[in-house]
Amino acid sequence: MDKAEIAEVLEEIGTLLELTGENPFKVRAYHNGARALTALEDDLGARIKADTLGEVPGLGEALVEKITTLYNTGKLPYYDKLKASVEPGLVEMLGVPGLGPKKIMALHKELGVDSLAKLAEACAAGKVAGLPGFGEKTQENILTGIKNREAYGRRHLWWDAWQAAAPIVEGLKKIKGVERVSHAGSLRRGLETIGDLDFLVAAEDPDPAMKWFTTQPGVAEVTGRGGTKASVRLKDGMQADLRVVPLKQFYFALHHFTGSKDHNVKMRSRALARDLSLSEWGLTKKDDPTAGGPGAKSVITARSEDDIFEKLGLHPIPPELREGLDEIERAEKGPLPRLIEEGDLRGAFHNHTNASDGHATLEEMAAAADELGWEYLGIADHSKSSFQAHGLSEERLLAQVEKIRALNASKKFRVHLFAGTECDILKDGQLDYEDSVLAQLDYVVASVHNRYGQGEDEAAMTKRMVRVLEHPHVTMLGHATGRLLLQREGYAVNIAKIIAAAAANGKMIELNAQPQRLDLDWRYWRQAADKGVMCVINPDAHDTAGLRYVRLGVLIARKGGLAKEQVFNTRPLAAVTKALKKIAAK
DNA sequence: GCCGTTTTCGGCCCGACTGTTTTCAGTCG
Repeated sequence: MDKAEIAEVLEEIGTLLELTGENPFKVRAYHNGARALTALEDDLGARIKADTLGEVPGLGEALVEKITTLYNTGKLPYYDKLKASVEPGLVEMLGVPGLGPKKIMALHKELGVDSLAKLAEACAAGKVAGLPGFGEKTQENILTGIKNREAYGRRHLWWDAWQAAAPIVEGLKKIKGVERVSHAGSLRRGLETIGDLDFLVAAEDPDPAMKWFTTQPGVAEVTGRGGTKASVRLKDGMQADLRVVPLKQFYFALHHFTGSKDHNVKMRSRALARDLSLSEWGLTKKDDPTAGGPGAKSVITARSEDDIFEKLGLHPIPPELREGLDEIERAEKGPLPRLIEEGDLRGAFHNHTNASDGHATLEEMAAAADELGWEYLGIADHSKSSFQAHGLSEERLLAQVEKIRALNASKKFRVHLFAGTECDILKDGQLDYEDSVLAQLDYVVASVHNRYGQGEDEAAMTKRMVRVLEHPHVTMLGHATGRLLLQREGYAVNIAKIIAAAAANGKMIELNAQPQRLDLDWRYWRQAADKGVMCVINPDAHDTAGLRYVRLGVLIARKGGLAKEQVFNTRPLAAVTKALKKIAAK
């Protein structure tokens, strides 16, 4: 079993233990262990061989033993036994809001409920309300919870969440008396998918912001409203929460509501070790009775989140890195690298026109790039095998190249156009055009669009992609796993081997910024950058508006810990031109 | 189950909210 599969098992053990009513700290130890394993960059096999797995924080004697067993045999009797002892339907019930392990076990014991269907039945029959600790209201909430789970329980793409959130941030800013506004939560951390939207406002009088938030046009239903906190369901099904705090509390609250939960847990442990207590109200002395309330006597005035980090002996940690991985340990040792910023980008390479499956002409795309202030724009339409996307024949491709050269010569646009292709990677790792054709292009994005029945075979797919990375004309690898978020898993492929092959052959890997792709995943970019692989943020634009996806690409690159220098398309035109020529000449 | 510049045992982040209670357990983020 590999690292990811083992982490999944640990994760599941944690969930199962939760349902059996185990000590919550033991439960957390398994979830922590799963995360520690996922974040581990070294080769797991080597660690096990060298007997150094126990040095990883979060992995103790018991977990090391279980991980080792899973690695060597692919099985774990403890896990099998545990799994057999818990009804599978109970795990599903954890997804119903308001239901946790205690309530689920009570329902199971008293009413024999072991699936969502039986739970709904029991509620409809009024049996749930009679249980101790339950009541009419709980029963009703469970029923709506089950119903809403289907319709609104889904996660949302970051881009869609941002489209919904941006007008709310703007609206809140205009309210009289509002001193600060920010989005928070996973949206601010740049997670690829978002559960619900979190907003934070600083104002002395919470009422105007609360009123606007609960009555704005996008609201379908107000699901909760207290003095300083309101929850609404938006018309598109997204859940949104607003919290209003006094200004002096704002940055503590912003840090708190940005999370992640795991990051917060670590930060608070760190505060405790310094005889301090951290909460959304402030940073107080550990035994201060004012802690945890509006009168909290904070030991510092926070004028930014950085002040909080500083007081706890840390260099600033950008929101994108706050996943509770190793960011706190790193920020203790020294300043984190300055992450890439939106303004650093000077162009992009993977873009389509209406010659293949795009919706805009070459000129329209060039004009849009001009408007964005880009120095260069790469055109990479589909190759001939992608006939469903009107892939270009050799003749059409070469005609497009000529047109691009002519447009550049005409100086009609400020932006320099590069002529490329998004070339299909064929079954055996061959490319879709002859070398003589590829040689006439400025660059080649190589992408898999057809699995040829290799969906299950990781080794074959990896070999196919490694082979293409050895091809002299290939510049960069397109969407490395082919995943479509919330829709389909990527193909099974050994990313470590892909990264190694890219490094060995001086090839780049694309960070495809299309909201549904965000591929290669942010979790691999530090590993890639450490091996010297250059990242290219590409919007995979199919129309002029699509060019703006690079904004999300930058956010994901930040989340992956990338600095400006590690992203190819932050370089100026002259440097890019030179580098492309060098790769082509190899 | 993990972990240790007070500890190898006894802690383990913190507060809000809800619905059930009459002082609090469970859930959530």
